[in-house]
Amino acid sequence: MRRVASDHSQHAIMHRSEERMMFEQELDSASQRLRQSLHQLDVPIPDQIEWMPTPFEGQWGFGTNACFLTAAAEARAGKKVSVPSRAQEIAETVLNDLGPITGFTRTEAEKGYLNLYIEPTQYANRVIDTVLDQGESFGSGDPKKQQVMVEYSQPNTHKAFHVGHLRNVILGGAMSNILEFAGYNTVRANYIGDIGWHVIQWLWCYLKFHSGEEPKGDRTRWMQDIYTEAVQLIDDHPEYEAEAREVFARWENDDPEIKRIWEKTRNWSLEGFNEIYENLGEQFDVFFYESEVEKPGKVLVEELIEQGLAIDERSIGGPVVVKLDELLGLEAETYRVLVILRSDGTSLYATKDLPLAIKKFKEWQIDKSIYVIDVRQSLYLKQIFKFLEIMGFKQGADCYHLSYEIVNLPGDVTISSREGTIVMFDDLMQEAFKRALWIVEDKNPSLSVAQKKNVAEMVALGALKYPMLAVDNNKVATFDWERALDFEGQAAPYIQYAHVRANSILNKAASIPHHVPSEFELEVQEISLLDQISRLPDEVKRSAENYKPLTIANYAFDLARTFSEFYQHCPVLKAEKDVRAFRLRLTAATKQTLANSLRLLGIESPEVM
RNA sequence: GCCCCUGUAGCUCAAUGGACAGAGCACCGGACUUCUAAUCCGACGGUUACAGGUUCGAAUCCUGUCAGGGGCACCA
Repeated sequence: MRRVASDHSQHAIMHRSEERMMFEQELDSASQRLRQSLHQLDVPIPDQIEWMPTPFEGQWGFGTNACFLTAAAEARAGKKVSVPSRAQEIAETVLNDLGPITGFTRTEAEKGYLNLYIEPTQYANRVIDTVLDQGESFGSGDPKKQQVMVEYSQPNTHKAFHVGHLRNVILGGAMSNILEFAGYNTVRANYIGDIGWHVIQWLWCYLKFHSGEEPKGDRTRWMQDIYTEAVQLIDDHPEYEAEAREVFARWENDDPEIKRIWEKTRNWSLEGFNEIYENLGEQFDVFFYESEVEKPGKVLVEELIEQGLAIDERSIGGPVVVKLDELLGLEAETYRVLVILRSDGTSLYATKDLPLAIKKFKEWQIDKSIYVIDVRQSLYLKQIFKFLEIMGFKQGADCYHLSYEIVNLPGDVTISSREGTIVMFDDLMQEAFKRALWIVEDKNPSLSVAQKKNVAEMVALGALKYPMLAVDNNKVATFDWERALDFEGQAAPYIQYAHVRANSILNKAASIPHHVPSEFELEVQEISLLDQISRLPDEVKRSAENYKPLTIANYAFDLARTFSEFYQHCPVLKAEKDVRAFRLRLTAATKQTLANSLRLLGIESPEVM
């Protein structure tokens, strides 16, 4: 899994010159001159010279640690020096030697770092022009000629759609948006669990106790209620399990009655899911179904047995297994054993995941296959990917498990549709909407009813999505009503509010000036804002390379905060003519950058709220 | 027994191996006749679980310990 990630970043480094980083050219030529200067000093030259934004508030610049690397190399070569002071010495010498550097108005040797500062007035217009010219595409990467498939959501029919599922959809959706924006051709895939033991239990219960009934009200909830009932009954009455197993056998034998009811009830779930996706603003390019890969899977299992890769233990009452560690000649337990078919010949996840993985690559010509699946399936996916390779399907190495931790309820209660400890998506959405509507009525009563509802929907949805993206994937999230409905502080509404304020200023101005000579001194808040805006392209790149939407979630909030500070300290409309014009343009650029960032997270940017 | 993840401010969480570890919440004190106060400003708050190691430099990498969570043959 790691290898996939690092291959990916190597690729990106190779094509770095194609990227549209804001100060790429200036930094590249600065690096070259730095190399020459170090060469003249006859000191070791680092392989790579990296530039990072300087950490000082209100100053816009980049620093490099190159002199540390050089001094450390000298020390390793036997020279008796204190590395930090030697680094500072080298930095100072180099600085003298270099003189002025194109594109930077101030250079500095500080604590061993070599810092190059950007004169804000010189580049302010460049940043703003870039944003305003590129508009919605500001921050995007150049096309990579690589096709990536992201499989996410994967709901089970005949079951609930709850907040645990939400984390998956939100994460997968945002990851897809970011990859696409970063320049990859992105295929959004859903994989519906429309068959399996859970479906059979449901069908058994339906046939026995609810025959002929139709869903009432919220379909997904109705489906879940029957599922919970089925599990309960089978747990309490062991004899029912045999009955349900019979239903399974009938399904396996293509019993027309069972198939008919299965199809009908399955569709109820699918319709319910589609409503949810519509609400969430999610769209998929392709739907795979477990039911469609089940038979190919069984055929594949037979082939694997013939090839001697899988061991058929059915004759002694066992399942069909793959002994991965044995196949790989590994002593230590690593991949363990993968069961690919039940002893009664019915299918398992693995039966279906193997053919599906191959189908994805063959039918969609993808280069990477990403699986957004919770962390508990890490070993399982590791097994699948490795076994694909063993089977001779090399692209197993191009599969990547984007794992995330589960969502718990307060008190460490695990969400379980089996046990009915769930918060339904629909309840959550309605509650959030109600709350958002109440607040918008309080804050902005002059809006029309339609506007208020529209705003409330955007705000509620953003508020639900953002917390799922603003924590690291591998941290357990606790779902808490109070926090989910808190629209203040570090939350989507804060970011949306910044967008609204920017919009409000722009609306009050007659127009956005095309170009202004920014030859006055800029405020600290203006410099920070320009700096922040200019970082988006790099953040997008990093987010895509590391498969981390969190990067963008953090960025969006930081940008909003920087803008709020600017808003507070720098009047726009009442400022003197040139300053006013400049700030209007800066505000327009911020609005665009905020909107682009939020869009990547799957969050809408209201014009008013 | 083996493997994976987590441990950072009272709470929830950030932080490309870099400069002084930052936000939000909570608490305390300020700012609305001024571009929307869903905001801003200030104060408070830290032995980054612990012990070693690598490195010029470690919250970050390595080893070990402790604590919590998850996974490991027919669940998904």
